[in-house]
Amino acid sequence: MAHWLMKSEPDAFGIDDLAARPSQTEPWDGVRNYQARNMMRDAMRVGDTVFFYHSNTKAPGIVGIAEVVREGYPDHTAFDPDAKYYDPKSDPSDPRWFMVDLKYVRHLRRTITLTELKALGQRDPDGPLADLPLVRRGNRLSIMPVTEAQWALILDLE
DNA sequence: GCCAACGTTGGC
DNA sequence: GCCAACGTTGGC
Repeated sequence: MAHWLMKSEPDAFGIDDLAARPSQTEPWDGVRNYQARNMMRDAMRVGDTVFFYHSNTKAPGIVGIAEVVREGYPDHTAFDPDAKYYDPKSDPSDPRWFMVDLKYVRHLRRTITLTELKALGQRDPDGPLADLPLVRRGNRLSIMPVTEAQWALILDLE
């Protein structure tokens, strides 16, 4: 079972929104980045666990845990001219964009902030967190793999 | 709201 | 195929 970290802006869709959904499940649509697309299309498996990260907010950080309940399938919002992330170059017979379904698992007892993760990564340059793309300068990936060691270390911070 | 970093687009 | 221009992300 693999682990991931997925970013979302809480103003648009936060962990509380996921928890409030019917079946506490939501398709992760709107991703229009090839690296992130590839991970959803090719690598994420049912049962994988996900750190839910809040970006573009006062104290960005990991706020909860979700799990993959449906593996990569075409993101149909790309076909809809009225949708926010419509992409005319995505052909329904050869879809360009994919998504997975995520199900809410739980909130963390506290937010593990980006500041904290960065500080730990710097304090221990040989430790697991130093390699987490999230704490690297200029990182813009909205979906990234999390190693077993990173997952365990971060959960221990809770 | 600013702006650094980085991905994408399109002219050539 | 190069690379300048442009758009987006996301921390601060």
